[in-house]
Amino acid sequence: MTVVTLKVIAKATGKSITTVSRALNDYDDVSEATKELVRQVAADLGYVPNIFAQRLQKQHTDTIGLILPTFGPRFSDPFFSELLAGVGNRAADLGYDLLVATRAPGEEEVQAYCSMVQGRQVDGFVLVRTRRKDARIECLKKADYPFVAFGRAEEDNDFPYVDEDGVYAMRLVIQHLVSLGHRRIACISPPPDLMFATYRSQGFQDGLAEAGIGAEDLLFRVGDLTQRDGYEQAIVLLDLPSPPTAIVSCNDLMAFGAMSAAQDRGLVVGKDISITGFDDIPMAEYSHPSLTTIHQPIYQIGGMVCEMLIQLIRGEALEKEHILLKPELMVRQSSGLLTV
Amino acid sequence: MTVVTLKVIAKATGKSITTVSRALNDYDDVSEATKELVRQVAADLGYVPNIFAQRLQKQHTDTIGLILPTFGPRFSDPFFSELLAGVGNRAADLGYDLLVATRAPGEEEVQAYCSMVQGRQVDGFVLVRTRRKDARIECLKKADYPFVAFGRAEEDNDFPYVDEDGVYAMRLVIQHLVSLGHRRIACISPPPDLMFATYRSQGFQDGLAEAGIGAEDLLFRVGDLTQRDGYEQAIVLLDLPSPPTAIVSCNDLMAFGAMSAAQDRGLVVGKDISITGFDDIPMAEYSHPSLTTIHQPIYQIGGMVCEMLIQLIRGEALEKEHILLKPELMVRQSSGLLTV
DNA sequence: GTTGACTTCCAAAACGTTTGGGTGTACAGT
DNA sequence: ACTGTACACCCAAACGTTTTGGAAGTCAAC
Repeated sequence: MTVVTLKVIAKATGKSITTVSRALNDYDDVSEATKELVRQVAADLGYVPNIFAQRLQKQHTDTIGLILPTFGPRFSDPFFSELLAGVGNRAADLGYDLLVATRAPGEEEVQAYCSMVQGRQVDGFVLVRTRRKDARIECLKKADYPFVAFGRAEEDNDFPYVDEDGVYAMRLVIQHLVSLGHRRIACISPPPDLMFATYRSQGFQDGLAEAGIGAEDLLFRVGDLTQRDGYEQAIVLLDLPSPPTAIVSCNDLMAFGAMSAAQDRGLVVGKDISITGFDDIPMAEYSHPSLTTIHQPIYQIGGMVCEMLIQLIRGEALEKEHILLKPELMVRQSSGLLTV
Repeated sequence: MTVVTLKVIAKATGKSITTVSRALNDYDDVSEATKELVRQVAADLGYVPNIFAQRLQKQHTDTIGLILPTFGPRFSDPFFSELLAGVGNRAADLGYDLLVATRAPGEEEVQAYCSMVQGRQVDGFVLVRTRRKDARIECLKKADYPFVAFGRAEEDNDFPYVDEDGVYAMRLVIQHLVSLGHRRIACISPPPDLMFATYRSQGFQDGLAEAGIGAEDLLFRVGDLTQRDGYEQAIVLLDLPSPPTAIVSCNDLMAFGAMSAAQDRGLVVGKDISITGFDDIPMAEYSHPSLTTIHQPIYQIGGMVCEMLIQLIRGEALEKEHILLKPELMVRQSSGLLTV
C-alpha cells in the first residue's frame, strides 16, 4: 500500500505537481477541465494530503491546545468532560484539531505550555481554571501567543476570557438562603489560589454583609473540589458546637459530598439543613434531593472560548474581548425553609 | 522574535547543519567538544526543533489518537475524564502526544477515524467503548493501523484489548443480591449495540439462572447510560404492578439516577430497595447511600491501553494481547437485606 | 610513501507541500 | 508586424529536519 502524494497524481494525470496542487486548492489559473480531471484521479487514488508537509510549509497547525489539570489519579470531574466536549465539537466544526495534554497543576504543567508554545505545536491555547498568579498566563503573554481563558486573572485582565460573574452568583445564593430564614451559613470554598475561588468567596462575604450577617471564620472551609473532600469538610462543619443550618459549596461535586455527610448524620437535606452547589453539572438535577445550584452553560462556554480563540488565531477582530455571563440560580430541593 | 532553526545554530557555531543535527541527537561521529558547544549555543538561543519538519522527515508522529464519543451536548461522564487522565498521563510519560477528537457516535465518528488514519495524523489509536458491529474496528483493521481497544468485539476478537470480565462481574452482583434475599431483580442495561452491554446482560441472565430465578422481560430495561435516563427507567420499574426489590444498573451514573427515583418515591435505598452500579467512579463512595458497585481501575486501564498501543507502534512484542481483568465487588450501603 | 583505520565533519538529497515567478500559446487591438 | 493580455501551465525554491554517502585529516603500521 504505497502512499498517494501529489507526485503520484501528477504522474497519473500527466500534469505537474504545481498544477495538481493548485487544482486541488481551486486556484483560478487552472482550467476547469484539468481541475475536474485532477479531482477525479485524486479521489480514485484516495489521496489525502500529508498534514505535516502542509504545516511545515504553511507555518500554522490548525490545532488548538488544551491542558487539562488532572488532580490526582482519580481525576474525574464531570465539569471538564462537558467543557471538553464543548471545545472539541466547536473546534471540529471550524476545522481545527484539539491537542489535549493532561498534567497535574504545577511546575510540569507550565513546562508543558512552554514547550508546546515554543515547538509551535498549536496555533493557540484554551486556558482553563485560571489562578491568581498564573505562570501559564505569563508564559503565553510573554511569547505573544494567542489564547483565550475560561476565567479571569488578578487585576491586570488584559487578555480575552469568558467567565461567569461569581460574585453576583454567590450573592444570589445567599439571598436565597436568607430568604428561607438561614442565618448560620457555612461555605466550602476551593483552594484560594484558584481565581474563581476569589470571586465566589467574595460573593459569599458580600451576600452575608448585605443581609447584615457577620462572618465567622469557623464557618469558612477550604476543600479541594472533590466529592470526597466536600464530605470531609462538611463533617467538620456539622461537628461544630454550633453547626450551620446551610452549607454553600463552591462547586457541585463538593456539594454532593456535603449532602452525603449530612445524610450520614441523619439529617434530611432541604429540611434539617440546606445545601447548595455551583456549576449545575447534569447530575445536579438527578441527585437526591436535587441540588439547588448556580447554572453555568459549560458546554456553550467551551464553544465560545474555542470560537474566540480561532478568531484570534485567524487575526479577526473579536466582538467582545471579555465576556462575563450573568449566572442563574436553579432552586431545587436541597435548599428549604429553616425549621427551628 | 525570529525563530531559531538548525541553520541559525550552524551559523553561530561555524559548523554545518548536519553536524549540529547530529550533535543534538548525540551521534557518535561528533566530537565531545563540538557537541558541548552546539548544545550550549542551542540552549542559549532557545532552540526548539520544529516538530512538523521532524515528522515529515521521520514519517511518524509520536502522537496517539483518541476519539471521545460524546453523547449529546450535556456530555459529562466522569468515567471518561478518568480514562482520559490515565491515557494522557501515560502518553506524556512515554513521550507521546494525545490528539483527542470529540464526536458523537455514528457516521461522522467513523469518518473522523478514517481521515485521521489516512492523513497519518497519529501513529495509532485508542478505541473506547467497542460496539457489536464496530465500523471503527473494521476501518482500522483494513488500514492495518495499530490500535488497542478498551473492550472486546463480537466473536472475532483478533485485536489487542483490555477489558474487564463483565459476565463474571454481574454474576457477583446477582450472587450478592440473592444472598441478601432478593428474588425480584431488575436490570437497567446500556444500549445493546455496545459490547459491554452484551457481557453485563449475559452475566445478569447467568446469575439469575444460577440462582434458579426465571427472567422476566418487564424487569429488563434499556437506558442510555445517563443519570437522567437511569431515573426514568427506574420510575418505570417502580411503577410496575409488582415492582423489583433490587435494581442492578450497568453503570454508576444510571444507578445514581435510579437511587434518586427510589428516594423520590419515598423508599430508603439499601433497605426498602437495593440498587447496584458498575464502574466505581469516585462519586460512588461518597453518594448517599454509598453505592454497591463493581470496581474497575479506570485510570490504570487507561494507562495499560496506552502503553500497549505504544509498544505496538514501536514494533515491540506485546506480553499479552488480550487482558481480561477480574473485577471486584464493592459492597456498600445501597444494597441491603430484603425486608419483607 | 602507500595503505588502512579512525575520527570528525559536511554537501546534498529526501520527506510532501505551497507559491512566486516565470513560459508558451492564442488571439485581439493598433 | 508589433504590443497587450488572458489563459493554462510548470520550474524551482522554500519550509526545517534527518540521513546517506562520502571527504579531509590524523595517525600508525607495513
